[in-house]
Amino acid sequence: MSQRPLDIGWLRIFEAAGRLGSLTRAAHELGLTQPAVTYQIKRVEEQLGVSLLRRSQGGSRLTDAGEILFQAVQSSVESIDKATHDTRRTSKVPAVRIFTDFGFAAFWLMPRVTDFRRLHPEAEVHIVASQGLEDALERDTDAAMLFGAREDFPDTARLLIPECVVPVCTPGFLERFGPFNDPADFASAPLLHLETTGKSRWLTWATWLAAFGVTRPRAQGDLGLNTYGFIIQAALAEQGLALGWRGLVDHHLDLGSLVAVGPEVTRKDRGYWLVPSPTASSTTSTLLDWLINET
Amino acid sequence: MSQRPLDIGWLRIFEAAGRLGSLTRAAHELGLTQPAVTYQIKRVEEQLGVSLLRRSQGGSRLTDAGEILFQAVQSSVESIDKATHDTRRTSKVPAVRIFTDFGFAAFWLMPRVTDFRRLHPEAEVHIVASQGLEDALERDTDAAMLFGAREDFPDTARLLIPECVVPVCTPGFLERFGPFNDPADFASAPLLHLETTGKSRWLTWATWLAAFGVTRPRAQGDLGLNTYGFIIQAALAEQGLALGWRGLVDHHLDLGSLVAVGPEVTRKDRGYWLVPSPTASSTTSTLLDWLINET
DNA sequence: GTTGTGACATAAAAATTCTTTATGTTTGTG
DNA sequence: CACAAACATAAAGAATTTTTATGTCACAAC
Repeated sequence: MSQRPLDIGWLRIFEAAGRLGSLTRAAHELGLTQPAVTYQIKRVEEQLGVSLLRRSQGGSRLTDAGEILFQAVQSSVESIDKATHDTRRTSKVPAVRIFTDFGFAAFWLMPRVTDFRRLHPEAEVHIVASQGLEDALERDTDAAMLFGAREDFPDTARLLIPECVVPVCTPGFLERFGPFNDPADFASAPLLHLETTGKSRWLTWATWLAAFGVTRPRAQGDLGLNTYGFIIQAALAEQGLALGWRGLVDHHLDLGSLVAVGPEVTRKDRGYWLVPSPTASSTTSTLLDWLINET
Repeated sequence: MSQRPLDIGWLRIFEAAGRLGSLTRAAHELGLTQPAVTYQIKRVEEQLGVSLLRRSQGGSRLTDAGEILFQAVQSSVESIDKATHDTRRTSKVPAVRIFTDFGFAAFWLMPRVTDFRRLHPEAEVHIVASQGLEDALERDTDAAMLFGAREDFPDTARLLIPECVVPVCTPGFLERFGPFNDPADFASAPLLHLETTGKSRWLTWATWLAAFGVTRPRAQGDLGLNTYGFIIQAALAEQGLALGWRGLVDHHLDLGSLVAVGPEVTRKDRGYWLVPSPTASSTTSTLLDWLINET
C-alpha cells in the first residue's frame, strides 16, 4: 500500500515555495522542474488576481497577500497529511461493527467473537449493543443481529437461532420451590419478567403459561428487570424462575449453574436474525460466515 | 477581478460529495458531470488505498476513513476560501510602506502624506518609523527615507532635502537669553542635544559651533534627548536652543512658535534620501513622484 | 410483472492541464 | 568579462480531467 502523500496540486507546490523562499528549491524538493513550479503559482495568481510572491534573483518572498494564503495553505497541507496517515492506519485493521441487544451481545455473541479472534487475531470486532433497536437497520454498522419474526427483516436476513424457550433456575431454587412437574406448579413460584418498552417481541411468561393452559397474572413475589443480563443474574441469585432462551443460557446449563425445569416452547418463525449490511468488507463476510457455521 | 473560488481540484469535489451525500448533486453544485466526480474521488481512493464513500442507489455516505479525511478537507476548503477573500480584499487597496526615522516621519512625511491622501483618498500609506536604521534597506518596504551621505545609498536613491541646519528657539527664550549676535553667544546658553547610538549622521552642536570657530564642551545646563520629537518639544518648552533642520521645522518657523536665531550651516552632500524598492507598485510610484515634486 | 426514474460506474473520445525541454533575461560574484 | 544562479517564457509532449455515451442496479409506481 502506498505511503505517498496525496496529490493536492498547487497547494503543496505553493507551500514549499513559501517555506523555502525559492521556486527552484521547491521544484527540487517536489521532484518537478523549476518552470513547472513557476507555471503553477502563476496560475493561482491569475485566478486570485493578486501577486503572491515577490520574485528576485536572490530567491522569492511572500507578499502580504501571499502570507495570508500561505498560512491557510500550510495548515491545510498539514491537516490533510495527518488525515491521510490516520485513514491509512485505521483502515489497516478493518473493524467489523455489529449491532445487537445487550442480552444477545453478552450471552451469545461475545463468547463467539472471542473464539473467532483466537483464529483471526488481527480482526477487530466492535459490538454496538443497545436497548432501543427501532432504528437498528438505519445504523451504519456492518451487520445487525436482532430478534423478531421473518417479516420484520429484509430477504437478505438469515436466521441465526430460532426462538426456543425453557424455564430455568438454580438447583438450590429447585429444591426450595420445586418440583415443577406440572405447568400449574409454576404459577405459585416467583417469576422473573423481562420489562420492555412497548409490546415485547420475545416470549413472555404469560405466553409460556398460556401455551399449557395456565392463566396467572403477575404475582406479588415476581420481579421485573429491564435487561436480560439482570434476569440471569437474578436467577443465579435464586430470586425466581427465568425464561431461558436456547443459545443464550447454554453455557449456564452446561455448567449446571442453571437447570431446565420445564417443557420447551418453540416459535420457529421467530428468533435472532443476522442482517448484513449491503457493503460488507471481506473481514465482515469471514466473521458472519464463521458465526453461522459455528451454530 | 474574478471573485470565483480557487480551483483546488478534488478537495472541493470531495467536500461537496461528503456534505451532500450524493455524487450527482455534488457534480451539479460544482458545474461538472457526475462521471467527473466519480472519477476524481476514485483517484483519491486509489492514492490513499482506502475507501472513502459507501455508495448505494440512494446516494453515498462517508466511511469511517472518509469521515476522517472529510473533516480535514472541509476545514481546509473553508480556510482557503477565507484566505482567498482576505487576500483579494487587502490587495484592492495596495498599501505603500515607507521606512524612516521618527523625526522625519513626524515633521516632514506625515503632513505630506496627509495632503497626498486628500488627493488620493483610496491610497493607504503605512509609515514604519524606527530608531535603529541599520537594516533599513533590508526591510520589506516599498521605500525608505533615510538621512546620510551620497555614498551611503544605491544609485537609485534620490535626494529629498539636503541638510541645512539653523539654531532655533521660542521668541520668549530669545528675550530671556538673547540676543545671539555672535556664535560665541550660544556658548553661554543651554543647548538641546540629540542623543544617537554610535557616531551621529546628523549635524551636532559641536560641529555647528566649530564651523564658527567656537569650542564649547557639553555644559551643565544642556539637555540630551533621544528623539527629534522630544528635542522640538523641549525647545517649545523653552528648555534650550535646538538645531533646526530645514524641512523639519518649517511649520514652526512659519507659525512663529520657533524663530531662527543664528546663521545656517549647509552640508550639500548630506541629507534625506529617498530609496525606492526595486518592485514598486503603481501607487508607490505615484506617491513618491508626488512627494519629490512637492518639495 | 412491467416500466420508468435516479444514482453510481465504466469506456472512449475530446478537452484541458501539467510537465519537460530549450532558451532567454536579470542580477550578483569572482 | 565570464560564469553561476534564480526566475520567466514558449513550444512540444505527456498526463489528467471532463464530457458523451452507455450500462447496471435498486426502488417506486402502475
